[in-house]
Amino acid sequence: MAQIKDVAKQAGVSVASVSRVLAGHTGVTEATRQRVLDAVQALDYRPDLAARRLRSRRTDTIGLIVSDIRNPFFTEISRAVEDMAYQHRMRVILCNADEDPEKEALYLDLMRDENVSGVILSPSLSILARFRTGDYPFPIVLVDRCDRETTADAVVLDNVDAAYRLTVHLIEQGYRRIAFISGANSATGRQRQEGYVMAMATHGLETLTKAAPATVDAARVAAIELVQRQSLPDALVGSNGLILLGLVEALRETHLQFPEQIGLAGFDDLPWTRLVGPGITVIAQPTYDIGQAAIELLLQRIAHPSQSVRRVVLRGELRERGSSMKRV
Amino acid sequence: MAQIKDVAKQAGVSVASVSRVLAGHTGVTEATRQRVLDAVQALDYRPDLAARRLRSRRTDTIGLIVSDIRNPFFTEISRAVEDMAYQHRMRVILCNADEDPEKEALYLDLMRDENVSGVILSPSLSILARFRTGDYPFPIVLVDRCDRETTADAVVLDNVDAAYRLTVHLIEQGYRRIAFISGANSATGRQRQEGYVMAMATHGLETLTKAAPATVDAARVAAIELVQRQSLPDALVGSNGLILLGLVEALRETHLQFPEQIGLAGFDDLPWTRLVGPGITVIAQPTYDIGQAAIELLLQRIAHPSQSVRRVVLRGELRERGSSMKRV
DNA sequence: CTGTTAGCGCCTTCAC
DNA sequence: GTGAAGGCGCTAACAG
Repeated sequence: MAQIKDVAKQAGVSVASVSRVLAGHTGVTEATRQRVLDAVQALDYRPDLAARRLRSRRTDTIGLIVSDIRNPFFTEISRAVEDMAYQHRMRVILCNADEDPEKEALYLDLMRDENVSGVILSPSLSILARFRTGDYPFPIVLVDRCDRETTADAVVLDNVDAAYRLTVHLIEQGYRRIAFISGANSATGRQRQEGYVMAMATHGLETLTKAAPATVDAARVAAIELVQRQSLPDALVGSNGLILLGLVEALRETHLQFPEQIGLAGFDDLPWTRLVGPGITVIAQPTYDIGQAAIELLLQRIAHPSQSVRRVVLRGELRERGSSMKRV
Repeated sequence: MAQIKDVAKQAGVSVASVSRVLAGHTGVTEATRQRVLDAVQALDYRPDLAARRLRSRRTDTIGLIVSDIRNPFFTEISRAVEDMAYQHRMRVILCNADEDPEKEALYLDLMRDENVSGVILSPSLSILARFRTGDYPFPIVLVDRCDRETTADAVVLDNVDAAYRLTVHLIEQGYRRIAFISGANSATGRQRQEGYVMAMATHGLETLTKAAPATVDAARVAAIELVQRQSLPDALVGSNGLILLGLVEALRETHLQFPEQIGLAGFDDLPWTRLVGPGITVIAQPTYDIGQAAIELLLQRIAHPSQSVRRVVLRGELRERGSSMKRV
């Protein structure tokens, strides 16, 4: 493997000149510049990143800590982040917290060891509760999950509003006993529940909420319990795509048809929501945009560490389908 | 930030001893060991990874280059790899080739710059065609996609066999004009098509194949074209989860009921395949196991660079559902 | 068993 | 505009 001094020798200049040329510094004769470039080409020289990082004290690496990589929402975020990061000559270290706050904390610690340039994080409730930007030696941008009080760069959906609109839609379709199943341990689930409660209250309806771990299975179990109650809800709402999937499984298992016997709606416009039964009404999130906004925010923050905190709030889009058809 | 010499001073030993203790080397008095550990704790010392990597010439980093992170198959692989990697104190750099051979080549180049310990790769056809293990300065384990002739560590499904069994199942159910839609540009798609052709030939049936880019949309378009032919096929088979999704969309769009008007089957047991219509018959792949096997193979290869090439071939499992119900 | 010391490959001041 | 030289923080070879 050629090193910088090989290049210098080949070009007949000093290592300093080679370094200058490669760093794009001005104040180098066009002649030397060309000779260096030729030598680099001839030797197929690649700067050693470990050495460069040690010397420069920066890694140009971004840590991406997602709550659950299996959740297509986060998959799409990852895709956007990866995409943009490499366009900006940055690496992405992938961390999947798997909805485990301990793992999440571990990864945050690891990011410190890695001396990453910045981190994109979807925090669990416990981390978020005591989150202070200054506690970390690197900039952080939160995605998907963030409290109103949290002072940090963040990209989130207007969850309360979206859930409110979704619930109002169901009410307008004639549903009354609407149950809301949300992911425990996430600020997002909590906020969406808030929007639901608000809509129900506005219309003088009683609320029926249930929190479950944000997994398909837990949601399925929770839903089965709900629909086997004395007074069957007339609609079910899931606070994210995984939970919605659990609800569908539960309805299938209990042989309840939607929308005939029970209404259904949820979050995340996953491809299959259009294909199951008469289609499922959902709030669509601009997932790729969320990821893109997150990394752009992060890159800006890295460039300007002391600029004021920014929050990007995006709006969800209601997609009405058969599962919330008018109740007669 | 404390450095190793601070720890040495605090513990009253030399930096060498600190290094030795931290590296877990034997031949250190329990007393010194304890003093070093105490000092590390007291100063909250974290070794500088950049320096360590420069000096030791190893990064303990794995590059994961997947064809398409949105494909749940690869998402699950990523999850397994990430999981196991961190258990072995290794980092994972995520690269999404997005089914673009150029991007894939770029990433392979980048992995060289990063001096990664190893790479897990699902190669495109073009990379695979001229793939030689020795061309890369790091060990590589192939996942999902691999030719019979390729000499490289690999973890793959027995694609020919799985497609054969799936096709035979359809034939036994009474289907005759079975069409196979496969992902172009992937060895896996090609092999699965091979298994299909074999099954059809064995039963004296004519084949009907179509290759499309491995995206939902391309598959949808291809399928629509197929079902609008003079002689409508009586069953459709998709060579992976994304393509299968495209087929379902096509059938919905053209108002064809399955299995009443047309049979349907495919690969990848994604959650929604049980929920659409009467359920879709699929070959289930042990995705997490594939990822796990890949990284285990890689770690072994890193530990023993000259051990003989290994290939892990896993078997797909046929899950019969309503979409391939007996034709009357 | 422990300490001293020479680099790992690069960037960057500082002289010229 | 260019070169010489020191040092980023750590590991490992060598000497004791």
